[in-house]
Amino acid sequence: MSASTVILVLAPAELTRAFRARGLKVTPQRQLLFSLLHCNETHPTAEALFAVASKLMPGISLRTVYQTLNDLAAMGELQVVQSAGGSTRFDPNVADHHHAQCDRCGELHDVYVDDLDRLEVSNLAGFRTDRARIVFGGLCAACQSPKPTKKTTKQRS
Amino acid sequence: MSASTVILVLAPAELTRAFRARGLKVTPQRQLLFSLLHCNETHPTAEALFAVASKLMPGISLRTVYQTLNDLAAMGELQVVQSAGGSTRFDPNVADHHHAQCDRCGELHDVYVDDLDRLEVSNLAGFRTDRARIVFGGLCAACQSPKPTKKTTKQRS
DNA sequence: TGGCTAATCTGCAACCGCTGCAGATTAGGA
DNA sequence: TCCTAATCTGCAGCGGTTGCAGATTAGCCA
Ligand SMILES: [Mn+2]
Ligand SMILES: [Mn+2]
Ligand SMILES: [Zn+2]
Ligand SMILES: [Zn+2]
Repeated sequence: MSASTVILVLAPAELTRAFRARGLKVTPQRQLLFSLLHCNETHPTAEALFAVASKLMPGISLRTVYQTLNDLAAMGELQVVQSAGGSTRFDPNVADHHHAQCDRCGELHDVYVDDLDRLEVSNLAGFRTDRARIVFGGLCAACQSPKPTKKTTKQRS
Repeated sequence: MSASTVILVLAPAELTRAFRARGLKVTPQRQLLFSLLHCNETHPTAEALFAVASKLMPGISLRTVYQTLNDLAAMGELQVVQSAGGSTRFDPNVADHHHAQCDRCGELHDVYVDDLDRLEVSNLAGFRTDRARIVFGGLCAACQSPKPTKKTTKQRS
């Protein structure tokens, strides 16, 4: 894969900067992944990103996708979300937010909760919490209609 | 393993009933697992249960442990909890509750939240939620002291 | 109280998501 | 342009979990 393969891709500046700041190199593979993650709200798995990346850059390795995702997560530029029963999902939205997962299609939607600290939590007995993650379950808008039109991800249960 | 191996074990009546009600058999292996799960608040993994079960009933198979746990989960007598980065954990507490996971020792603690429905959630746009699961992160009471005395489970990160 | 048979158990191989490794390649500073 | 540490790829390996098949058995029935 020559560099010319990806000259059309704009590597989001922030991730590029973050890598360079740590002495990490910015390769065409990484630039491609940066661009695929930019504004990506699908909470993709490594495999899903690999599938898209492979079309744009044939020969890119799944190993490299995992490597880059792990690097990004380690430097806090990516959130890691374990979805029930499936593989790890990656979330370029690093804002403090939560998720709603559809029981039928499995998709994750971003959800924002303001008053988390007002929750009345009991039985914490000495446990000191510094954060919380909520996953709501239910049906997404699309899957509430009797004939769902698309199943973009694996359904649960 | 003869039946006499486990005559000392009281199989919790409810699980026994649940199995029989569905035409499933109640074997010594299952009775042992029922008893190991009874009042068990450790959120054990299948391997952990297998380790204990093996001491009491040498020869019991890990496959059988998984089978029984999956059966119990399918009939709603067991909750399945994915803990970050590790193996699935099983929770005989089927009440509506949440968890706090220690960053250091990885232990899961039961937590109860009363006013979940008072949460102000935004961006749900058509998503119909019918439940929520919260995982709090932080340090358990034991791990807040400088020299933690025990590490019962794998620590995170 | 046997006998029957579907359900179960065990052991093993396979599978899945992910990571370690090593040799070939390359980004990026001098 | 050169050099070298960082990276990439391909593959083997690993931990957790499940599929499979032959041996075993719980529980129903005569
Ligand atoms: Mn998100
Ligand atoms: Mn619990
Ligand atoms: Zn849906
Ligand atoms: Zn702890």
